[in-house]
Amino acid sequence: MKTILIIEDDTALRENTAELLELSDYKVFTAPNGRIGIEVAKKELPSIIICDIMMPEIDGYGVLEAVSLETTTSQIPFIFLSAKTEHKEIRRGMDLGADDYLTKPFEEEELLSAIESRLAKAEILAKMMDANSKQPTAEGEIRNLNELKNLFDDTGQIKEYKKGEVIYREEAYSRSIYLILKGVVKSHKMEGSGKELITALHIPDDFLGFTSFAEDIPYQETTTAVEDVTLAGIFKDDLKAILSKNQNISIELVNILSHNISEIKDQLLQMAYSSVRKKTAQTILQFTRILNKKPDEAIKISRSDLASVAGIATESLIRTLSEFKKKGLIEIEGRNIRIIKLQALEDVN
Amino acid sequence: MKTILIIEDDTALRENTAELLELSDYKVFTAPNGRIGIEVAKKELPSIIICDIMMPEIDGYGVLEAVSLETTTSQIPFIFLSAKTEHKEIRRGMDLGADDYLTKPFEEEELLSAIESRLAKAEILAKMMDANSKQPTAEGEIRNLNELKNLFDDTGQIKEYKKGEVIYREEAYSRSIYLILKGVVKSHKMEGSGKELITALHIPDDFLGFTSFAEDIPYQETTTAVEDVTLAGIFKDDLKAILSKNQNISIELVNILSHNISEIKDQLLQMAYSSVRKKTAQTILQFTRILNKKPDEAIKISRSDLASVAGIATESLIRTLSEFKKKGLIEIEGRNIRIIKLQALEDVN
DNA sequence: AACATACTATGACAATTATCACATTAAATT
DNA sequence: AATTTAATGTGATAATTGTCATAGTATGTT
Repeated sequence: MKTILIIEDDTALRENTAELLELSDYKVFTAPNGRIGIEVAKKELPSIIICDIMMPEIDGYGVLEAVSLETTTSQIPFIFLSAKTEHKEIRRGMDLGADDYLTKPFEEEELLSAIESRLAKAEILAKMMDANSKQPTAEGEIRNLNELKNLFDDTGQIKEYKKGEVIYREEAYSRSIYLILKGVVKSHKMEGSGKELITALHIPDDFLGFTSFAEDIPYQETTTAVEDVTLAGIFKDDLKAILSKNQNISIELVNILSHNISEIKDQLLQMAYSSVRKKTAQTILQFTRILNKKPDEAIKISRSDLASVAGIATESLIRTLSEFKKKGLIEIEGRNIRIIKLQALEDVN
Repeated sequence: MKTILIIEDDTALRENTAELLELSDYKVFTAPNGRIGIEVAKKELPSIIICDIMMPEIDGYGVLEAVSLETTTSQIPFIFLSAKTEHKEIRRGMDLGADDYLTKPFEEEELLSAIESRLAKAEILAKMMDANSKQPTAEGEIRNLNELKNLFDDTGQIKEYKKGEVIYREEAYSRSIYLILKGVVKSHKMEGSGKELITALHIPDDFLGFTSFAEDIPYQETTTAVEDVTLAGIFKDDLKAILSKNQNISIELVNILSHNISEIKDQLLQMAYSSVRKKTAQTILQFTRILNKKPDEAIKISRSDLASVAGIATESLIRTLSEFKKKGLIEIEGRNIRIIKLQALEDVN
């Protein structure tokens, strides 16, 4: 039987979670603080550890570090629990070797699926004896994308934009690359007749401005804050200097960019031959995927922005939304849209 | 007065070109072979050198090298003349420091515009005293994209595909990155109802397969030979090893990819809100730009491929072509299309 | 050279979608 | 809370574009 260790100082949350997991046929150990947690981990060698970050004495990071240093416990999957949604915190945890991250409050399903997927992965890993992934990071060097992002956080110039403000404009000379710390941003292009097409949506932890990474080339599109936004900006030249010192990041960047390309191509394909109904359905799904963690959360975005991603007239979009609502595929609450029948929406043709 | 040195072993071509340039008010020196060419260059210090590659005794590369080594002549713009269209040859010349490349037979206009643009550039360069650009390349190391491409040529696995053959298919596991040596290739995606959209056209000297550079990710689109094609393939892992040894290439790759992204986004914008007439016009122009060196050459591509780039029905495209033909914007010769009124085509709305 | 095959061209029609105009509702501002 | 402002929703209509059918034309193959 799989065993789980929960380290959490909030007694109610700890007991509730334990009970929940026992009902799912796991054997559960609990610990009210980091020190005890480390002891239990070493003694019981659980299949997985779930650990709060904010705790007195030894915090979650401390626990993870302690556990990672012991060869007996270093291979145990580690899931962080935190009230914070700050990406920097998440990245720090990931860098230390955490395998997943749950934000409080979490759903039962979320927790279970996180546990299952981590256990499955751990089994594969155990077979492959891949031991070199949990080493703590050396100082002063940038080894991976997470560290690059932290560099943006630490040394980048912080800029704030109000909802609706333009971050950069097409044709403007581009000097910086940004990392989004907070808020959602849209990249859009204007057509001759004044119609706008949204070519990309960016969320926290995304980079911004790579579409004109080459020197001396102006931005190819306008970027606007969809909600209040905080960015960290780094000059291109500085970034290039960093890239030339570390090849791994370059390769990861190439990956990000090539991934972007295939996403845009998907949008292209859809735009070419789909009906308004399909475009509408796909766009709702796309927004849900990008903007929300959970598919049953409501999307908060204007109809005209939606239409502008789908590449159709706003009225056509609204009409189709009404139709979907009548058929029970979606629910409209004020200006927000909530998906009811996910599968049906995916099947719209 | 600007002086020009022509080094060419074909007497007729040499005399004709000399006459032509004299009529354009240049003072012209000629040399029938490389050895004499080098002598004249050192003695007369022409404003620009035009030099054939294939010559007895000392060939064009030898002349370029000799001229580059002398400080007095190293700053003179150098244009290669060659019957070959082989990209590898062109890259070799460029690497040695040639400034331009003309393929025989060339048009008067081509020659003159090449000379003018190089002279203009040389003047700017002279002012900036940028002297470190013509150094010959060290052995064994890959310094730039051209050298990377040569590596594909030299060590890559050569593959040949007949017109219409599929090079790789969507969903297929991707192991290689290709460089196109010969022929034209289209990348396309299939929609549910069987309609295809061409998302990219690739010509010789383009890379292929970067859309799935990340490991373990299958190709996101199908790629087919539009005409008979020769490719050089390198395994991704090998390429990664190369990249990790040389950062400059990675940065250049990032540039290529980010450039691709903005091109695709342009296509996206056009697809979203343009009329069939505008899509048709823009697609013809796009094909001309990509496939032809000269804008007045005829495009040789099927109507259905054209329609598939524009994202419209083949019949709609054909109808619009007929309309353009009636208005005298284009000419249709058999299955080929030739642009007559470039500006008018660009202005179609 | 004859034939088959695939591509191109055009007509008639149906379906889809944008546009304009205006009513309604929600959000923002005073 | 009242008022302004902006966004959403709906109807009527016209324009655009895709589909199907069919004839004509080029290309390659035997």
